[in-house]
Parts: sequence; structure tokens; C-alpha cells
Amino acid sequence: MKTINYADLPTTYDANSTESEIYKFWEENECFKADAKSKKPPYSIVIPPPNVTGILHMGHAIDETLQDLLIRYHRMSGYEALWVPGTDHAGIATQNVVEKKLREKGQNRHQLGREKFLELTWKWANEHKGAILDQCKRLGASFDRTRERFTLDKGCSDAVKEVFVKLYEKGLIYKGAYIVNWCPRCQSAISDVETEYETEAGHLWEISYSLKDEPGAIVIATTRPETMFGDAAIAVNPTDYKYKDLIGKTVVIPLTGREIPIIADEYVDKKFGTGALKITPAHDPNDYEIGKRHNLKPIWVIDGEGKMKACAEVPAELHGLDRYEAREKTVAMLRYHNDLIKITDHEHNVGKCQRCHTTIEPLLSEQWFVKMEPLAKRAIEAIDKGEIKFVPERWTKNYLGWMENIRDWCISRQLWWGHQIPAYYHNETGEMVVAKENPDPSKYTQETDVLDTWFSSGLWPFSTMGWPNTDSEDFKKFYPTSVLVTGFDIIFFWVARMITMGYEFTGKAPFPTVYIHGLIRDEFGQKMSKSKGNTIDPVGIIDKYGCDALRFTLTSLCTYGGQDIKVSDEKFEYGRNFANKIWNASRFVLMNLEGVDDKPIEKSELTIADKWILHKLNATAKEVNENIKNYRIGETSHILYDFFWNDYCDWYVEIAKIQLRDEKIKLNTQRVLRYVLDMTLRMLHPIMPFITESIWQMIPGEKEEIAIMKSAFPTFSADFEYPAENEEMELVFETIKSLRNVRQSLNIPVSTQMDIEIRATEKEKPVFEAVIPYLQRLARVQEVIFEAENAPVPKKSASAVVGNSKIIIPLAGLIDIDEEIARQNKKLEKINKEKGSLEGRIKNEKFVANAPKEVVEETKAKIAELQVQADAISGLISSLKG
RNA sequence: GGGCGUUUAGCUCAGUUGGUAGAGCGCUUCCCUUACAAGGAAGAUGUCGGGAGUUCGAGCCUCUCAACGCCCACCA
Repeated sequence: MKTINYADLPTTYDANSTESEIYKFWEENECFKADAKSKKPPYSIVIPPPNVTGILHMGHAIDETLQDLLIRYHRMSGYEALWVPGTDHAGIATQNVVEKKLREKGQNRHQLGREKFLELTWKWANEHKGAILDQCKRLGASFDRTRERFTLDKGCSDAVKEVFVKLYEKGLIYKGAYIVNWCPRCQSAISDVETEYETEAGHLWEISYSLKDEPGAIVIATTRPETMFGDAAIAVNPTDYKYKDLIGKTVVIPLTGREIPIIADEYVDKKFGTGALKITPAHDPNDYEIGKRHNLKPIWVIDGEGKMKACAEVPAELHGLDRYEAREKTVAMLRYHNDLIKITDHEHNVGKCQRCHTTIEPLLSEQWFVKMEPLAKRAIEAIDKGEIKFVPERWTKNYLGWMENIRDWCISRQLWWGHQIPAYYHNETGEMVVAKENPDPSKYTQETDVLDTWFSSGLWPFSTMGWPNTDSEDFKKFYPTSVLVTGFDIIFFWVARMITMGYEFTGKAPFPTVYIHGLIRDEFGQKMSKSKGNTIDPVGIIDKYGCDALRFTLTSLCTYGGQDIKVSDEKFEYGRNFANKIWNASRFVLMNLEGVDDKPIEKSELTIADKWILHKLNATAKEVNENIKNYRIGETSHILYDFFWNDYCDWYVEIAKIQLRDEKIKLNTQRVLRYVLDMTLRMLHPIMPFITESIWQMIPGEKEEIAIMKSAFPTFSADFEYPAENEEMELVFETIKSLRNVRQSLNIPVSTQMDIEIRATEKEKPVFEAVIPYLQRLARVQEVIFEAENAPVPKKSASAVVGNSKIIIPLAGLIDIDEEIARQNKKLEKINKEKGSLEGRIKNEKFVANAPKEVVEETKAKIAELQVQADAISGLISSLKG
């Protein structure tokens, strides 16, 4: 056995020197590995896969900490706990990174070709793949690395193909020309949820379109004049008297002279702009809908790069111009031809690509879609049936609102990095086959589009468990997973898709609970982002304060309502200080365990203080278990902090110092000290894994497990219930605090001797008698004398009323009587005020009649108690005066 | 235009079935008492955003107003 000289341990906790060693110890002993053959009940979580090229940020830190906490807690509570790690290929994001690298070398992907580009991207991904999960080690993540997955690996790809083909066969995937959000920079379609809207200051241009073959014109208003060359009609509201006579007539598009009709459609708002709307079906979603209703032919005038097409409909001067340049030039040309009537400032919402922030170009194009409504039905039912619950509950509404108004999901991306769509076209006939494999590579060519990244992420809870092989051990043991932990920002992107896909392909909800935590923000409440430069690097925080400090601080800031969490560097001092406190208190306990045996606590030898701390420990264990089960993580942290610091350190350890000097109870005190420390470390372990493991390893004695992370999590034990002693100790603490208050407020120096006389009630006297040494040491009292309850009070004395007893401190010549009288008067005033308010309630007949009996009784009892104290103080004051 | 959230001590925020307010930091005073100064002890500080209502009783429930923030929505 390793011998440790506890006195040599540093007085400040050094997280950096212990953490990596501890993590290695866990890995070497395969502590994170889950056994699918285990008889224990399963508990499983799949990590929200971080981007393969990503680096760890605070959002990961909170997310991973919460998952690890739940995993560790359940592992210690008798579950076979599996946490599946992995990364996401992150289609657009990763492709963007690699393309950027190419650009720096003056190349682009088209020069390389698809095959070479993918080779390069795979290389890049493989190099970075492990990095973010390695960073998670610094967070203490106890995931099972032997089960690490990647959304583009063989298993996930098989799952994707299986799902795609099945959905297609069921008619839930279709291909067609629809208007989609097109990112001209990514050169791809993106889905609705990947489009973010921003209010921008723009203009509303009013443009005059002349009538054909007759005088007169109609003036339309537009925010995008460059699209006018793609106009297919002008629409007005059928009830708009201004334009009634123009419906059916033909107008001429300025600058190009192409003729288009004036049509009537109820969509048009009479009050907006001029009440006349130009219709560009190929470049606006609403116009597309109107165009469909009126059989208008879409005319493409902007290409996939956001440049004006070189086609007959577009004036030659604009060919190849960027859409914004084209806009300026169009306006100038219109002005020159006197077709521009008016320009007004106009704020409007502009769609942006979530990934690169480029303004979206709505574009009519051939894309693949998932028909969502049939899938959403079951996902909505899941909530009604209580099969899936959101924590906090309010997110349910958000989820349902989206599901109930679901729109089809555009899943095709014109990228190269991703799951290539398993559709094959006949080289000659163009006939399309959707299948898991190419029916005949010599005759068929695969669809070039790839799938939206979230398509494979949506299968994550079961693709990682071996699905489509439903006989897989992991799938049978660990699916469905136990909980999904994530931020609210990806409810639509990810959570919703996992739920719909989970039901469709496994017939089950992928998880019964979605635990949504708040987002991490900077100290001013701003979202953290690289571009704003306000990010805090979790690894930097770990280096500076330690992992446990980071984890404890973050969890303590989690609220039941899932509010966003504001952090700043200094906030982590909170956790750092707590870790240091744990370290030092433990150091003290370890230093004082010399000679302790392996026997359990001897109940017959317990002192009142021992019973009190065991009772408190019990209460804490009960609360901690309840709170974790209800995802009240912040509360859990606070309870443990409070118990360890305020109960164990501030009171019990101080009292233990006294008991350790008493040979008769020394041994049992050591056992209690050790037991409470051991149990508290176990309860803290899911939150602060490193420091608890490192101290636990140093605790002397036999252990049932090799690591704290494998030990049993404490639960409520009826063995150590001591409610009476718990109450009595409150009286003792009150007494000590009162005596300290006397010393402080009357400026009695530490060096001055202080004796006390206790005039206790019959009931309270034995309590005081049992704790004389505590009073002497903790309140710095010399002699403790017991007097009759009604013994006269010495003139020059300070005093304290505690419970129903009086403590007198004779201080002849040491105190200013007037000051003491003032002090007592202040106390009396406070008591009387409180008593008065309670009496007011009791005097209220309605209160007595309506309030529950217990409340009324409690109030009466409290008044009586306050009365006793008030009387006692009054008596003391008059004897001081007399 | 809908929906959600926030408003509590100087600062950052807790506060689960309604019973009269808490923590951390900061502040004041004292203390290096042989675990810890990243510490110990004793304190001070709040008409719980405004208004109305329900109730014996409201930080908590209802309505309303205000400010700030977020999400969703096709108004050119």
C-alpha cells in the first residue's frame, strides 16, 4: 500500500497536476466502458456530435458537463451507463473550411475535381476528428471511446441509405423543382431552418411599367429592381378599384420591352407600396406561388452564383454582373429612362445563410425533399401521450408550434462533402433508380447532390447503436436512450428530426426526456462568438482554475427554468475556491485519521454533534438524489456546497477537533469524519470528478471499489436519522453565535477571559451540559456555570436569550452598560416587531377561520416563543438599569 | 403580426405545490485560533418593475401597463 504523508500535501489544491493522471487511471481501468451484456438496468446518452473540425467552446463545456454528471450519477447508482461519443461531418461547415484552405493556395474545388477534393477533406477530417473529443477529456468526460462514431462512417452511412430508400419507397421523399433558399456563396440549397432573417435598411423603388398600345402606365413597388427582368406578370388585388380597369391588359417591362400581363390575385395588399406587385416566379417564394396559380412561366435571370444571367431577357449591360451591382445599374438605367418614380427608405427582413451569412437568393431549382407532415403526426402524439417530455416544460410549446406548422424539408445540398444521395440515373434513358447500391455502375450514374448534414444527425440515437441491425447488442440494451441533453438552439435542427426519424424507423421515441439547458453568454449577456471576440475558452479556464472549478461553477449557474448563463473569467473563482475548500478540509481529515480502523461507526458512542452531522448528511443525500432526478442541477450544486462548507467544515470539523482530543471518543469521531467525507465526496463526484477521485484514493481503509466513480452513490439511510439531536444542535449553534456576537459587538478582545452563567430550562439544561467543551472552544468561553432558571442577574453583565434559556456573561468593569442596554433594546425591538405582525394575523378572525390548522398553530407557537424571549430580554434590561 | 422569456440586496443571480425573502461577489469591523487569507468570525443592505384583482395571506396565481431580450411568421 502506498503511504502518504498527509502533512506534506500542498495547502492549495493544484488541479493541473492531478487531473491528467486521474483521467489516465480511469482509462487504464476501463472505467468508462459499458457492457451490453450487463444485467444492470441501462442508462444511455448519445453525445450531440460536435463538428469534426470544431474546437471546444463553452457551449460544449456546459453540455458535456451535464451529460457526464448524469452518466456518472447513474453509473454510481447501479445502472449500466453508456455515453456514446462521436463527431458530425458537418457538411457545409467542413467543406467551407477546406475550400478556404484551397483559396489560400489560389485553388478551388472545381480545379481539383470531386474525387481529389473528397480525398483532401477526408484527410482533414481524420486529422481533426479526435481533437475535440480529446479536449472533452479535459472536461472529465466519461464517455466510452471504444464506441466512438462519426456521422460519415460505414455504420452511419448504411443507416442513411436504409432510411433514404425506405422513405422514398413510402413516398415520403420526393424530387422536384421548387423555390428554395439558395446560398450563392455555398453554391447550394439550404433548408428553412438554416436560413436566418435579419432586418436590413433598404429601399423601396417605385417603377413605372407602360401599358402596351395605349397611354398610361402602372407603377409597382419593389425592394429588388434587378429581378424585374424575370417578371412574368404584374398583380393587383381584384377588389382594388384603382386598378380595376387595368386587369387583363398588357404592360411592357422597362429597358427590355418584354410584354407581361396584369393579373388579379388576392394575395396583393392594396395598402402596401402602390398596390401593384411585380411577379418574379423564379426568384421569390410568394411570386412562385402566385405564378403557379396563374400558370406563369418562371424566367431565371440570376444564376447560382448570384450573378445576372446572360440571357435574352436581361439587358446586355448587366450580363454577368453581381446582383447588387446589377441592382445599382438597373436603378440608374431606369432613372435615365424616366421609369423610376420614387425611392423610399424601407426596412425589411433579409434571409441569410446560417453558415456563411451570405444573403440568400430564393431560387427555383430541382431539389430533394422529405414530406414532413405524416412524420410529424407521431412526433406530436409523443407529447400528448407523454412519451416525450421537455425539461423545462415551456419548450414543449415551441416544439409543438413548429411541428404543427411543419414544412417539407429540403434535404439535397449541392456540395461534395456528405452522404451522396442514393439515387442512380441511367446514362442513356435518364431513368432514375433509388436503391442502397448502384444497380449497374456501367450503366447508371449516382446523383451528385449530397444530403443535409442533419439528415444523418437525425438518425444518431439509433445509428450509433448498430441500427439497421436491430439484433445488435447495443441496440437491444441501450436503445432508446435515457435522455437528450442540449441547448434550445437546435430543437428544430436536430431534436425534432431525431424524434420523427426515431418513431418512423424504430417505432419508439429515441429518448423519453429532452433536457434543455440555457445558452452560455458573456458577462453582458451577449452570445459568445469568434467574430465578436467575446469567447471564453474552456480549456483556458481549466488551465487556470481546474476542470472541477469549471464544472462546479457552470452547474451551479444552471437554473430550473433553464435561463441563459452569463459567465466571465472571474466567475470561475467560485468553483476554484470551493475546490480548494474541499482540498483543505479533506487534508485536515486525512491528517487526523491516524489509527482509525475499518470498523463501521459505533452508534452507541455517537455524540450529539456526530448525530447531527449524520442526520444532515442523510437529508443532503435525499435532496441530492431527488434534485438530480428532476434535472435540478443548480440546486444540487448549491445543496452540496452548503452542506460541505457550512455544515461539515464550519461546524462539524471544528467540533471534531475537540472530540479528537478526547481519547474515549476519538476513534469513533475519526470514523464519522471519514464516513461523512467519503459520502460527500461521492455525492460531489458527478459534478467534480477529479478532486473527489484524487482525495478518495487517499482515504485509508478497505474499499469495495477501485475508484470513487465506481462506488455506490449515497442514498437516504434510515440508520442515521436523528431529528431530536438535529434540533438540539440548532440551539447550540444559536448559543455560540450569540456569544460571538456579544464579544464582537461589545469589543471584548480575544485575550479577555469570558465566563458564562447558563439559566436553562429543565428541558434545555442537558443539551447545554453535553456541549460545554464546544462552547468553551468555539465561543471562547472559560468557565460554564449553571444557575437556577430564575437566579438574579448580576448588574454588570451582557446576556443572550437562546431558546427558552438565558446566557449571562458577567463582565464587571469590562463593558459599557449603556451600550449593552442599547444592544438589548435593538434585539427587543426586532422581536416585538415580528411578534406584532404575527399577532395581527391571529387577531384577524378570517385568518383563524380559513388558514389551515397547522399554520394557525405554528403562528401561535411562534408568538409564544417570541413572547418568552421578549420577556427575558425585558427582564435583563431592567436588571441592567437597576 | 403571433409566441416565449426577463425585471428580487451595490453587482450577478437563486427562490418546486401561495404562509411574509436567500446565495456568491462587493461593503463594514475583528482575526495569520496548528485544514484552508482562494480562509475564519461578527455585521449592514431589498415598499421582490408600476398598477389593479383573487385570497385570511401574493416575489409566487389572474388581468393590465412599461422596459429589455429571444424565437417564429411569405407582406413586395
